Amino acid sequence: MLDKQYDAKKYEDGIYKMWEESGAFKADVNSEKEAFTISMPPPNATGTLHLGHAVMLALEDIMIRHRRMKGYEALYLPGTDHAAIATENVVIRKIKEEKKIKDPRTLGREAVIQEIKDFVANSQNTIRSQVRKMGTSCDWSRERYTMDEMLNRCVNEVFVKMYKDGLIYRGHRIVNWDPNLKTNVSDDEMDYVEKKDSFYWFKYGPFTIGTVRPETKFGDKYVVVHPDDERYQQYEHGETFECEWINGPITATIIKDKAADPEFGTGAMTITPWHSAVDFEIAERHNLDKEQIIDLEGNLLSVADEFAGMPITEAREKIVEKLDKKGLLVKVEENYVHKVAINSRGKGMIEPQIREQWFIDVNKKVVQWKGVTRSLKEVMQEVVRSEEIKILPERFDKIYFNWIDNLRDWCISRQIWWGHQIPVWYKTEGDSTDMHVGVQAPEGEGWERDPDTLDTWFSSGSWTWSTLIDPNLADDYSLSLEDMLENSPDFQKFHPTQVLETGYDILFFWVARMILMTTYTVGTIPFDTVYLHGLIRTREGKKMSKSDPKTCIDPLEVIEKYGADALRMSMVIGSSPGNDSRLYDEKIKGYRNFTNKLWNASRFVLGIFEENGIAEAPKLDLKNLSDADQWILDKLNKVVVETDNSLMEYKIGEAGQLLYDFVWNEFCDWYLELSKGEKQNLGVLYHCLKTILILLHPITPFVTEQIWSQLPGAEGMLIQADFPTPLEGQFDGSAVELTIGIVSAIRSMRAENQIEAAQKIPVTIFAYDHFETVDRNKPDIIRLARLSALSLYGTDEEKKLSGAAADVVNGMEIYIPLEGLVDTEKEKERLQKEIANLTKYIAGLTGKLSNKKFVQNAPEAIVEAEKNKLEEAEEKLGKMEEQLKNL
RNA sequence: GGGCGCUUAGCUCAGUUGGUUAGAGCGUCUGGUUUACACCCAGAAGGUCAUAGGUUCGACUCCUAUAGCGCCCACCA
Repeated sequence: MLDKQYDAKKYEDGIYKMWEESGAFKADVNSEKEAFTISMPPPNATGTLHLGHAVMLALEDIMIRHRRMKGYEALYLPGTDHAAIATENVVIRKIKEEKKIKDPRTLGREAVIQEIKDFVANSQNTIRSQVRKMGTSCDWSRERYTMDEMLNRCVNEVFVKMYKDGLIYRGHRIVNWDPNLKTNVSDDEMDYVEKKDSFYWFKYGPFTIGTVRPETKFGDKYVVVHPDDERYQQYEHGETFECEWINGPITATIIKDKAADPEFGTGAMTITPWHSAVDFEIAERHNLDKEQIIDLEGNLLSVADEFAGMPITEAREKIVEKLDKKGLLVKVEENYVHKVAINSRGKGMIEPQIREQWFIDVNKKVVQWKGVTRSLKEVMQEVVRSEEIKILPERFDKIYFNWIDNLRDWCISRQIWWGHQIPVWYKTEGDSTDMHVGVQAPEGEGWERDPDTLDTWFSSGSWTWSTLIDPNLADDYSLSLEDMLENSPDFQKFHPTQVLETGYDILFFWVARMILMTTYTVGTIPFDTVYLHGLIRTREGKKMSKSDPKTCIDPLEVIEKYGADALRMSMVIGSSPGNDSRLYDEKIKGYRNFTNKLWNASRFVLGIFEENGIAEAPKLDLKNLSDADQWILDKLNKVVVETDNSLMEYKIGEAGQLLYDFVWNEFCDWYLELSKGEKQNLGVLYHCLKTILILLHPITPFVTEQIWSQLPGAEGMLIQADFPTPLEGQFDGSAVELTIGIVSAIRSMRAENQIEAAQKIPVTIFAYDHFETVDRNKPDIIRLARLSALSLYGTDEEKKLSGAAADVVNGMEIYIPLEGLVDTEKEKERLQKEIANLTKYIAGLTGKLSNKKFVQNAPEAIVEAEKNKLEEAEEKLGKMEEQLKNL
């Protein structure tokens, strides 16, 4: 027999093992069934599972299990990401700490990469076991890693293809350089933090210019003003003047450009094109010189003369001091608040630098899409605009388009070691340098590979399809990319994928890049639907940060305490796509209570089967059904349909809520209670429990599977059961609706009246003795159930027997006081309110029916139904007015 | 500066073609050891659906404005 309380810990690991070993997660590429594929967004192979992963895994697993049970060939492909900068950063820091090596890069590329590989292998194992803990039913036999040989091959193939199409180019551009990590980062990887600094005003010839960064000003020889700025009307564009500057006299040139903001300070500024993106653009526009002031380590170069070699942080004060001595310092504003750019990985300050980098041209029109030659940007827009790809929630369409509109060329090279090395080789002989761009290294001596690696999103952008190519083809270079796709059954069967489920925070990083890479390379969309989940926040609505264990909930601890099912439910119910949700202990506990409720209801039902010696599934006889049976089957049919619809539309939370309510408030609270003391219909009980287990299985896979294993006659594992369809036939639940109405009414009566009242009602009421203990201060009216139920229920004699309640008329909801049990004044008040409401309702209905648009457009049956409703309501109103008079 | 949201019970949140009396969980209060479950059962209180206009027979829902909160992007010499 089952324990009195469900102890998730006791069962979950064993169940997972059983599923995995049975092969239930494995998708069959030769299956005739329609494919349904989800590529798991690969967690970074750097650490441990956090709540973001947990919500992702819960949602995806629900979708997959549902489709698998519905008879799709469901593939849920797991994997991990090498997370270039993030991982290298972590390992470099680790080496520093553990081996006390100041600059681990002195160990050399090979050694550092080996360290990273070891670290990654270790993290991957952690991640794998944690993904299992969530109950994730992914196909481990197809697990991939962004650094797999095949994925590396794909990366190279895409790079070469793009290069040949002229989409990849190399150029000198200003990049976001991180002197700490010694790499550049993409625009999207930057964060801005507020900082207080001093703001200095210096004399610059006849101008006064402001800056927070005097240390960059050595090479400034252009002063920019707005062309319409009246203060500087007397100067011509291109005019030069001599002036004294940090290290002596210079010749400065006046530039008129709209980039200068006349509202800001004096309206005049000097520019440092090498170290500022805006200044760089101004310089490009006017063909100005660009000079490097700061090296890649963050130290001043020889242009700084006496300050050369000094770290910028140190130099600032000394430069100001010098300028002050020269009488060029006008004033200093303390505590000037501005924002500075930092690298979101590693939090190092960003120092813009001009560097030679590889870029993807997003505007060049060379991509064939639907018979039109378009740019990458245009294809990205087109697939979403045409709804080939649907984004949930829809409003993210706008955000997506807005981002694309502002998209600039994508800088894909990174100066780090960990990642896919750029497939470009150089050979220098004398003055000339040969360049080879290819999937493989060129033949011959003297070639050196580009040391840079690719942005991590370049490889994960190909995730949906590169993971489906047969890995055995990786070193067969006689095959082109097209050949490989064609010769990979998995790709043929499972691509495009159906859903890409991920957090909205990586819509641009990743989702957009996948669309770009896949449409370009494969010629299809990567997925039909993008489901974006929100952030999980604390109870107070704050972001959970890893560094603060007080605010941060660890999914593994939750699983340990309440079970994976409870965690899954708590992350899915009460949240909708795109919206952040809050998670806290009581919430999870509430859903743990639900798993226990289900457990105990099952225990009760299984106990009944045991008493009746049931070893096989009892037959469901739809001919002899009690009122309660009819009612629950009617409800169950509706729940089956609605759950399925909600899940098909990816309204996961809605499905969860529906099932929660049905199981607890209908199946347990009414059906099981009513069945006590009655002769139970074993067939119906069995059918209900079985259906409930199947319906709930996608959401709470463990507890349902465990109960399933105890269900007599249940074949195989629940994970492989068929999703239910509604039973044929109509079930009339009105009798129980009435019962519920009456019971509720009686329950809310004064205790001493309850038994008397109950006895007057000819309905099966399950336990009279409950009524003795109800609160004594309750309103003393009997609220009878809906008339629609009454009219259908019971014999005439029974209706008569209901004594004071006999005033029940067809088709109306009615409230009747039981003689002597009721407070006349209160009843009057209530009736008046009812009449007011009803009047309003009638007005509404009348309006609706007089609305031409409604009458013309709505299906006839609905219009007819509305007319009937109106008639009923008018009749009822009459009765109530009559009743009020009689009081 | 450009864009996107949110505001519903004490708290956390659901709520789509506009339609009867706006729902749930938690919390609070009342009563209950009822053999499936105290991780439970029965009940109660609690709402001008942010505010003001508009459209409509009818608005939580559609439109406009305002306020507060938040997010994304750009910029900050």
